Amino acid sequence: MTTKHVLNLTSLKDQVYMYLSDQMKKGVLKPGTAINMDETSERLGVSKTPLRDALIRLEVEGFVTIHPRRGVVVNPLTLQEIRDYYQVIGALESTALLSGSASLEDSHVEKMRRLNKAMIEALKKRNFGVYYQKNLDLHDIYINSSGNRIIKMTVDTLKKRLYDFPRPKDYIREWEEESIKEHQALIGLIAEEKFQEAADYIRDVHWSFEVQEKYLRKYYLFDE
Amino acid sequence: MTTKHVLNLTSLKDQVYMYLSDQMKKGVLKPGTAINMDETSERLGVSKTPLRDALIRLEVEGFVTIHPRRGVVVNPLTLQEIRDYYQVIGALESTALLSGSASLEDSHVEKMRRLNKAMIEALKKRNFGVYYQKNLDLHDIYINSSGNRIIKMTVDTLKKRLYDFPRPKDYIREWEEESIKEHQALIGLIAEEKFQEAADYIRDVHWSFEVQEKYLRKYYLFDE
DNA sequence: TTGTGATATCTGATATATCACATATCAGAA
DNA sequence: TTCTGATATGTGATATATCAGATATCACAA
Repeated sequence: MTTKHVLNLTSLKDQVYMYLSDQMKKGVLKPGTAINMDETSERLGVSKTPLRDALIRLEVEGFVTIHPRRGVVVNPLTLQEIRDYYQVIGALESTALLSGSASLEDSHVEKMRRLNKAMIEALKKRNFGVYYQKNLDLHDIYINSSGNRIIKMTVDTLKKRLYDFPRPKDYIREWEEESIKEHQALIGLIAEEKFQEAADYIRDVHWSFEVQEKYLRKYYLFDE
Repeated sequence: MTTKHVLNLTSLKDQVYMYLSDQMKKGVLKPGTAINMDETSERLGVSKTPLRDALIRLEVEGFVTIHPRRGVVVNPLTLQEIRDYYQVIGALESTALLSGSASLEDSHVEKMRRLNKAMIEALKKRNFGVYYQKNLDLHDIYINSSGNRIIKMTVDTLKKRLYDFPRPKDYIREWEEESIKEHQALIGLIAEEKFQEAADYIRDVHWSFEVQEKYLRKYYLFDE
């Protein structure tokens, strides 16, 4: 969205949805936190209706649980869930790469290189918002090459759950540097049109829970 | 649910959700059909609130589109979507089989054989509800072996979208017989602990859009 | 002291009224 | 005749009031 509309046409439901997502991302709404509908609607200055609408969507997406007549809580993200999410994303991203390999051209490889480079720059400047976005953009290149809209939607939702979970102020530098190296290796394989190896690398290294586990435990604070 | 509760404690929202799902399954609510909230809430004898709650959930799951202030329509299921769904399910089911293979025992194989046999019986009796359910149960055995809850949830939702789409009165007998044969081949591979071959069979045959395309076109009436 | 029933309070669920945007129709001017 | 602005109608979005299940607390009987 590059233009800012004069009138705000975003529905209240969507605005509440975005507000709550943001609060979770910022760690204001932590796992286990109760969301009181009366208080929240009053604080936001809207009725309970768009709040409830937003919460129903957040529930379907896995972010909260609505306990009928008892309360709404923000879901924790367990290590098992992270493990599950990694496995699904790995399977779908590698499938996307393989099925979309015929569509991948030099320009895509070039673009991935530029995005990885932008990630390096962002890391130097400690601009983690940009780092995060370039990371998503890089992956989306080969995801989009498959033309499979369901893969895109599914991994987007899962990544949203992984990344919009309350995150610490700082990324883990070592992990991010490792990620960038992995991107480089992946891009190299794709450039050489070793698509099966690239797909395996996505699944067995980049999105391998076991390979990434030590960082994940640190990042999601499972080491206490 | 084997016991019928004396009091009906299912929320209206959930009852409306199930009602609408059923109407779609039965073909009463066809793709492209408009759902008028005033009329529907009146017909169901409930207010617009639980109806709207149910529709929001159905929208997130892909069944309907809520056009703000304009109307709610039942989404068509395009051939491209079916292709996308097949690819995702194939990828996830094969992943589930591979990652859960260590948990698969003779009792699981035996159970799959019994379920496939029950499918044969159901087909003879033209009892397609049972056929359908046994089919799901059979797949769920190796899906559950992975212990990956997100895989289960994802394929359940996608299958729901595929199977609860308005379906014709009759299945395609030839296709169902072919499916049963494919199950037999798959069970054979699993029994011999050829898990990689089994996973490939799931992805490249049983859930291959290209392999199943002629039946899919017939079933979903894309041949007009 | 413990257990049970009654009552109070909490909180989301639902009903109803009203709003606000989208679209169609009508009337008048050019 | 065509175009434009005003008005009417349609339909989901939102606000507000009330309901109804869940839980906590209190009082009384055993």
